[in-house]
Amino acid sequence: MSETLPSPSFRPLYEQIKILITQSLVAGEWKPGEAIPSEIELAARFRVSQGTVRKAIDELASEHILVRRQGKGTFVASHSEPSYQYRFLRVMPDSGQKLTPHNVLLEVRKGRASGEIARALAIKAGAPVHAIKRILEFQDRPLILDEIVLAAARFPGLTVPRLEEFKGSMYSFYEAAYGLRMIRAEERIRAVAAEPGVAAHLRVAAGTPLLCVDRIAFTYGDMPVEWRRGLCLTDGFSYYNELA
Amino acid sequence: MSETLPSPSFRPLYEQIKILITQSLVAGEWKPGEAIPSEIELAARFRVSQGTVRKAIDELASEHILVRRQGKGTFVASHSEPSYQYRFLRVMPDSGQKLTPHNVLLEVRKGRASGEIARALAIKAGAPVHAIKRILEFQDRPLILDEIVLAAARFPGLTVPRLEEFKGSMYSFYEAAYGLRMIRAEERIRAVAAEPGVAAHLRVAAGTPLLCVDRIAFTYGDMPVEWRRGLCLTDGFSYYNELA
DNA sequence: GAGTGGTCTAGACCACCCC
DNA sequence: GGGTGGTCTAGACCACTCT
Repeated sequence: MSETLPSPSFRPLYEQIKILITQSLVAGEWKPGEAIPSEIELAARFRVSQGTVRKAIDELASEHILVRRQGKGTFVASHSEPSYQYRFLRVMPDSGQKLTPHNVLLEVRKGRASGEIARALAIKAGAPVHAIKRILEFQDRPLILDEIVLAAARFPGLTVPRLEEFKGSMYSFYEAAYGLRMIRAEERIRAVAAEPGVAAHLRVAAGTPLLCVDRIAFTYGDMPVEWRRGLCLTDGFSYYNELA
Repeated sequence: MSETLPSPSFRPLYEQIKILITQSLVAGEWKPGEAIPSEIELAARFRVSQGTVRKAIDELASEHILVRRQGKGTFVASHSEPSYQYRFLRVMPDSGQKLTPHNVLLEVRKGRASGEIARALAIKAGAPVHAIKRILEFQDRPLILDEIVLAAARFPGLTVPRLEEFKGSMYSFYEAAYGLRMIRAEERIRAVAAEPGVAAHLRVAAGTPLLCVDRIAFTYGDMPVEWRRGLCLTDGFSYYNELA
């Protein structure tokens, strides 16, 4: 009897508006940091009431895709803005004080995607990738050794100098240099013992327990863009998380 | 000139409604799992429009304090409901399959709050506490060794048999036995090496890297209720987190 | 069918920002 | 003062659940 799924077959208007706005974002009609048209303008454009546009924008704002600023307008969220700069960095000092990490680039090399990474990035195994190694320092102390893998097809012409001349977080670099906005990420955390090479970079004894944080970061439409593995010392620092 | 702060001095109606609803929840007017009055009833009671009540409930629902069910009503969220049972447990198999943890109680003993724990629980250092030790097992494998500390004043008459006879998560126990609903929690994660006693409980070699997850869990009004330290094996399991 | 939450509209007015 | 987002209202209609 159930020839078709009991599918929704009903789409609220505001969800359709969300999709239309997202499409304009993907198409680059409004760039990170810029204002989008006012609610009234969008309502006229989409032939709906302001309240419906409002609900669509509300949700996009709660997903950190847009940012509302009363009296000024609604803006495209950007990793270049100070408050969003290290939005995905959950490692922080136990003291609670603010941190300003310092980026030390170790290497950028071309390689081919392993099975695991290909799956994570939704590309073919063996596809060309960029593999980046870097260290994040806090107060001149190395704290995190990161390995970052990107599909070469999405990042043409990525070279050490281009990365090195760039000040700011990786994600503001992706945004500025390739127009790729990271929307959300998934992390899986395990505890591991530092291998000798890693230990040397972090200036600790081999075998020191480290957090191993695997991350996949996504752009619009849940498209994976970046695979990352961070090996992280937790001496005076910890991974902070809010459960709600 | 600025004798007073440029304080808000403006409270949206829906925030005041939120506070009123929360007060009714604290007072126990509606119990976990029960339905609260319909939006129309609440609107009449508070002398506001349904839309205003709606916005208040929307926010409480997004904070997982209430749960809306179309066609049925709005309910007080409860840790006893299956979907909320292990709401705060972020450790899961790498395979992604669902898990049914098994609780093994090791001990419940009376003690006094250390400085750190007193700070976390907002009680006086040296105040009486209950200290619980337990192991969480998955598929007959010990995975997490938990130490849980509760202010004795909030949990009168807590004994091993009472805990042992209870089926379900800790938080559904707090809810059922003491009317304490946990709303949110903060965690700090570090990597540590298993000490011999811990290693024995988890059936691994001493020195094995473990996640050390410190948690403070809060009830209404950001009142801390529980301090917890989990030592967690990450062999085939990991701590999963979504960054948005 | 009656009752609930969910969507959509239209309009009024408020708070905030900038000129 | 004029524009923007933020609040509040009142009412219509839709989708879902239960009886």
